[in-house]
Amino acid sequence: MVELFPSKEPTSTKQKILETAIDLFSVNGYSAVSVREITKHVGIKESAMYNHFKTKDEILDTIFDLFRNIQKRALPPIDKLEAILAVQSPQDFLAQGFENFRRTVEDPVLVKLWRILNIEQYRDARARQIIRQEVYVGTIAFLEEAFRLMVDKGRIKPLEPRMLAFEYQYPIFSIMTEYLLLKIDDQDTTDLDELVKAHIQTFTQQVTT
Amino acid sequence: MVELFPSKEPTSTKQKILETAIDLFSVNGYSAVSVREITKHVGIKESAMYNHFKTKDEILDTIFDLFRNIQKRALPPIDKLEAILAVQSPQDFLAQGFENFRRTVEDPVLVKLWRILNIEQYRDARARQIIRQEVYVGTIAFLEEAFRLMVDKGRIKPLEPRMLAFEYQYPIFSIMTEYLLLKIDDQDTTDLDELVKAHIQTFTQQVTT
DNA sequence: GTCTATACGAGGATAGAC
DNA sequence: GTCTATCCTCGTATAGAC
Repeated sequence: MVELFPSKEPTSTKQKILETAIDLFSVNGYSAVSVREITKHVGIKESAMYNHFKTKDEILDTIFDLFRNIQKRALPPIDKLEAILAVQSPQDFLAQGFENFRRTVEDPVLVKLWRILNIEQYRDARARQIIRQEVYVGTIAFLEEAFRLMVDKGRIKPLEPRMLAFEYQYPIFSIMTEYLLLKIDDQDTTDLDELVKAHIQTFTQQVTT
Repeated sequence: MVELFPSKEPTSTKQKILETAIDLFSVNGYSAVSVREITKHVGIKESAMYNHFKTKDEILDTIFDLFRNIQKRALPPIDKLEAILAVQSPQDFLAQGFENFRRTVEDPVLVKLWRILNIEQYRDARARQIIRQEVYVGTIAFLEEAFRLMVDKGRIKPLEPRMLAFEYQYPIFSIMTEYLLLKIDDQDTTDLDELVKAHIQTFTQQVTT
């Protein structure tokens, strides 16, 4: 679970503002949510908000920072990969993709953060940069190196590491988006869980046999 | 190319409003664009806009209709599949995914419509419904039936049609999103073209050999 | 169809008292 | 830190003249 302000005062006004903003931005988007609306939910006047954040945009900026920091820790550093793969079979390594997926979608705050980033990425260059670097580029670089190592040690079929990374990860990105949408209307998402599982199984079989 | 009002008066004010709205919504999102801003670009007063659309929301609604109609024609009807596959090899059929992708991203209006739908889908139930039905459900149903037919006739390996549809299409959805993002900053997208091509090639090889 | 004029609530943000 | 009061701009929308 994501702690917004780990080990600080538990429910400061600043945190309440941030939590409320996350709630509202993740449903209506930054532009359609007003400072009035946020502070009304928190139970303070608009002016009081400006003691905690200089502008409305600074709230969004804080949210982006939060997501960036979480995302940075989502995967182990690339230089630890060799050690990880020394004690983990390719099957187990690949199966972790499902755990990562579950860990994200099970965390309500993280789901909201993902939604905000997805909504704002078209309008906001910061969001776009985070999505591109921390998500797309970061994940593919990590996986590419993992597959390269596995191929080099002859633990999987000798296919192109970059293509393997893509074929493994990109379907999961799409499912993630679908998940974020379904959850808005409180629709059932067990099919998506199964889909991720089946995809990883299919993929694992293709590269190991 | 998408014609907004096929064979009507070529550049009516209504069309100019619609085109401008598409331009602006696709960059800043519906909520962050004002009627003032739209009409300023068109060269009329705010009040004049209301002779063409009852409300600002009606502009968005028109945009959704437009996208829905385009999307409906993006794929042949499912009951034509048998005839199509009778004259087309699995290889050629699958290669069409690349043509479809190219046709979409080459059309500037279509790219903007996609962006608008992607931005608004979280906030707007209509957008969400279109994305789910016309895009996700529609495409997968089409492909699933195609693969079912190909499997039944022994033209590809006997794998699960639904999984094949997913493994074929979902990576392309992700690339599409990435494309929409890259193009905002006018970045190069030839890598993505190659990625789609390579994916379809990889996939085709897996199911036919 | 477009314009001017106008309504009027909502928008972000600040000053200054407590 | 929070409040009241206030600023001024922007937001959608309408009425009525041309």
